[in-house]
Amino acid sequence: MNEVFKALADASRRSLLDRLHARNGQTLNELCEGLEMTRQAVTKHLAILEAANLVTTFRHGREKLHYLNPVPIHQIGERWIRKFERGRLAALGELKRQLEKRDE
Amino acid sequence: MNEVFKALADASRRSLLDRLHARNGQTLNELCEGLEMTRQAVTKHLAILEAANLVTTFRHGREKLHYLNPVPIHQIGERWIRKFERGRLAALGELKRQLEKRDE
DNA sequence: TTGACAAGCAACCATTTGGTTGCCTATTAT
DNA sequence: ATAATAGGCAACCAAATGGTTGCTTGTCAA
Repeated sequence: MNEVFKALADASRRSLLDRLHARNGQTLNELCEGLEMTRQAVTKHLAILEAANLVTTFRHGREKLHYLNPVPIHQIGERWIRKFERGRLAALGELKRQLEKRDE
Repeated sequence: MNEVFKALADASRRSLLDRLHARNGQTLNELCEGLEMTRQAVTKHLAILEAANLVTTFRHGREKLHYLNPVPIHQIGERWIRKFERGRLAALGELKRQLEKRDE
């Protein structure tokens, strides 16, 4: 779980996930297109995404195809975000109450 | 949004959010209890959480009370995770298909 | 078969990050 | 008044991060 959070912390990596979400199964060079970064930098980001299991790759000849794995993102939603949804309104209420107390 | 992701990337910070979720409105020293970290380290983490708007503080005399702000976490769920939920089953299907193709 | 293309490896670099220590300020309680 | 308590500030440090350049390997097409 920590690896996933760490992987998602970088905007370049999130945009790579966006690209795969828009079109799945891209090669490294395709994913590099239009980015202000060397291919090697992208390789490193993809390696981090792969280590976090957010991306899975398959070799096809000399090409490497990258596929989005939606499971970890889904888990963050289910296991982590949901927890904070419980008690969300209560927390908002406390916040509001404190703000009003301050302004008296 | 980027600040929020960055803030959530660290396990210590996530555990501080957990603590506030368990009991809202704690002081700095209360939040330090039981942690293997100096008070100053915790201060820095809380500053990052506050900058990301995940925590809001109120001074009460010489104490500083920390309150969870559930809004940014909720937004991550709504704006970011939900996007990947759309097309999630399709992505899982493609992944499975590729895995099977490989094993032929 | 040989050149072009896709990707990998490794060393290096600057900056950011997560932490420390030491000292200072502000508020409260005795 | 003064000691104790809650927190703030700043300098410093090692390690991690995000990026680069240069070179190598593997695969396909002419």
